[in-house]
Amino acid sequence: MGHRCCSKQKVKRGLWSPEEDDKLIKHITAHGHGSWSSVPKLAGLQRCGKSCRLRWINYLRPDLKRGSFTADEEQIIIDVHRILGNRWAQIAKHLPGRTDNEVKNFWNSCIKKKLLSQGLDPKTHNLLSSRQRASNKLACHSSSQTQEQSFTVFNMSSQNRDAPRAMMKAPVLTLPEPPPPSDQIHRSMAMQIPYSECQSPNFVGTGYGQNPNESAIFSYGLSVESTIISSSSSSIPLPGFNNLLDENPCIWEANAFVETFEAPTVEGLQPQEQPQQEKEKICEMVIDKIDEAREEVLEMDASFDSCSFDLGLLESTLISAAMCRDLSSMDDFAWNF
DNA sequence: AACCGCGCCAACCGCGTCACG
DNA sequence: TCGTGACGCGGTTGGCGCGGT
Repeated sequence: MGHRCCSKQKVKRGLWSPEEDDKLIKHITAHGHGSWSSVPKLAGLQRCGKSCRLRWINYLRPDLKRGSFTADEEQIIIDVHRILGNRWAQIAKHLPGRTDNEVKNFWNSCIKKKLLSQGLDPKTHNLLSSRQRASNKLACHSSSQTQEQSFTVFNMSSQNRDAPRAMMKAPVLTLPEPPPPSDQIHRSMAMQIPYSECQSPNFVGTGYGQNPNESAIFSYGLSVESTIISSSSSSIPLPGFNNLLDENPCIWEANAFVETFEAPTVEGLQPQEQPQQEKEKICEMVIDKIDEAREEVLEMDASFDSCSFDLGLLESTLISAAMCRDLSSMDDFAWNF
């Protein structure tokens, strides 16, 4: 059975030959694809339009980046997936030159296993229960040597990587409401979004402005305070923190205070014309601030002996905060205030 | 050398959405 | 408003290559 779109035609299926690729490239280069359903006929191919489209998008497009994914790309996929779930096309938009199919395949063949091997649920990015982890342990045993710590919620010393029984207190992301652009009245009310809610598939972003057309221009700055509170009531990061994890249920608490900084404006554009620039600006600024925070935390981290604050968690939380302004790609998020 | 199992990835399938008549 | 075709997306399949036995 062929595609509905080309069920009347006799179409070839399966892998594309170099000759077919050549025909398709020549046709699209010369004429553009126009209507995909007419491409096979015009290009002299015995394929359906859908197949041509797929071949072009996933393989022949000149702007495709070939080769394996970089560590940065991998991290982006994980971060965005944590927010969006299996919305591969949306995720791929954050990776220039990568296709949704490529991202999907990479996730299924690589990242998924990596997360499982680290005791994380690839669907929710939450820690798996001990039973789930036990069952995964067998499945992931062979790949355990490729474990990396960079994606775990905690970065622990090796002997305590299994510390999830430590109790976690959800970090709170505090987002002060940005100043409205119209009246410039500053309201100091802050939003608090428990991280666990951000992770939830049902998470409804709570933030400033619920109208997608609203022209608010703002971004977030960042300062980080992290506190480690053990059950032995010490509030000072102890050198033997990982031992505490072994011997005492430990509460981990981090507050990422996100403060406003001066709202950037894009010269010469009316608010309605700005959303794309706005989004890019926000992302750039968030990334800058994350870098700054990273440096600060790394300095703090150096004095923590074997314990470290997970920046991936922080980054993803903040990126999600920034992305929540991306109302086109985050169409499942409603802004209720 | 032959066979087998497994992982990767290109391609397919089916469904939802949108535009248009 | 409804029907139809085109497109886009996510899930799934199947072929190929590779390593192990």
